[in-house]
Amino acid sequence: MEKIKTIRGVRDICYPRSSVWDKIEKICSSVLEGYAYRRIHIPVIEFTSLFSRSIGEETDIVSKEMYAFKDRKGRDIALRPEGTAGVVRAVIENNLLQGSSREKLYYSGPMFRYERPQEGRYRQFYQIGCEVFGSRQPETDAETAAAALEIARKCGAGGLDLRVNSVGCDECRPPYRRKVADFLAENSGELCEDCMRRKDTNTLRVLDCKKNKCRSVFKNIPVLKESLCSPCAEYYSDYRSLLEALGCSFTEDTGLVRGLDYYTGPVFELEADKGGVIAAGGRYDGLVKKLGGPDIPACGWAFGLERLESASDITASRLPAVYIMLMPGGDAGLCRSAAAALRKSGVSVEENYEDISPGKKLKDADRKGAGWALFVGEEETVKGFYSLKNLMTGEQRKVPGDELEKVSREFACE
RNA sequence: GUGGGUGUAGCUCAGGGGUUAGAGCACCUGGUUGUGGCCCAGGAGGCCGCCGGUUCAAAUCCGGUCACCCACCCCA
Repeated sequence: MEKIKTIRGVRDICYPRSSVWDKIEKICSSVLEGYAYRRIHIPVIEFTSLFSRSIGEETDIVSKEMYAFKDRKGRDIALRPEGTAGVVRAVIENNLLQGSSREKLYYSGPMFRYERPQEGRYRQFYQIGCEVFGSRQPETDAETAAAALEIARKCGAGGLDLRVNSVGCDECRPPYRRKVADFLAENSGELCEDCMRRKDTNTLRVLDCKKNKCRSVFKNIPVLKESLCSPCAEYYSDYRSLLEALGCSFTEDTGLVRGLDYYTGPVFELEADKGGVIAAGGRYDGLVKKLGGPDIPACGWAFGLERLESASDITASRLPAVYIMLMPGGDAGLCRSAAAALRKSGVSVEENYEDISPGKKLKDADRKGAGWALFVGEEETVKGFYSLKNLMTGEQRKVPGDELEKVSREFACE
């Protein structure tokens, strides 16, 4: 029979990676719950229109990267390409903003984009994100960025670079976009191929071009920061001061433009020395209203789990930490009670009652990376002790049955 | 969507028209049925990614296709 394989750009997450992911997710939720974000679980499938309306019809994500299809009744359905749209929909649909002026939510799970896979990029990928609704204060923007930074640090990410910018609001961005378009039209002869295309499809993206040729042309391009309306400029300036006050060092990047249409005001990208851009987000004040809700401001961000993993230095848990093996003439009941006692102390335990040689069991323990082996054979059963062997050093000692829980803290289980 | 690279054992890779396709590591068995790693002896494991073409003969040459990797585009 022919083997069935995974489809392109998706993969199984097996141990030890699965264990690392669990730890990262735990770090994320504990940091976010420290900021009083509450978890929300939203569907993986939604009406396609949710995404086209929020992310933008003309964006790459919607126009060519969505897994979109018709269901059995002919409705247009899509696998979510990102999390924010669904959370906003859920907030509106569940009236989460009634009575309370603010709501802080976080989510995690798989997202889907039909892209060509490469390093740190998959067709099914995982994001962990958060959203704050009902606050239009720079403190909130700064706080969310600070939380992202805290998560990255707690995951051991190195070489962090928080880059910030403001993309302006509906008042100041359209005029600015026209200024840039005019500038590009005047200098079109000197642009690279990509920028020629971008100037029509995604005008502000040209600011992000890395080619030297374009960079030198862009030395005189209008800068968004100088075109911001005064409320936006003031907001952005407060935001930066607050980041400083929170001890978040950052760099300003006037070329930083998000690819999703809904952003307004401050945006950021968090880059690490490994994993590239591991998180990004910003303010999106018009989106709730645009999706049929009240006119409520909001901001948020998302981490790419695969990228956060690359940046992190987290290692997998030892599973098992202790490997209990029944030996000839031993009492299985003693194995079971030892296992129960250790598990009660939070230790990961595997028991092996197979009728095979101790050497094989030990080899299995070794291969699984267990830190300790615990033997129960005839002598242990008769005299009432456990033989405990440190598999890293090879040392072995006798532990009285009632002292097992006492030594359990030695079994590093993290 | 564009460009480049690579597909041979579980893994990393050699071989480049001509008999039974190799190595290292990993795996299995035994030496050692109360002790893993080291050592020794033996063993198993491949339609040489897939389809087609050229040829007396293809893992090897040609075409196509699929997959993976890298970069671009774009994005987390």
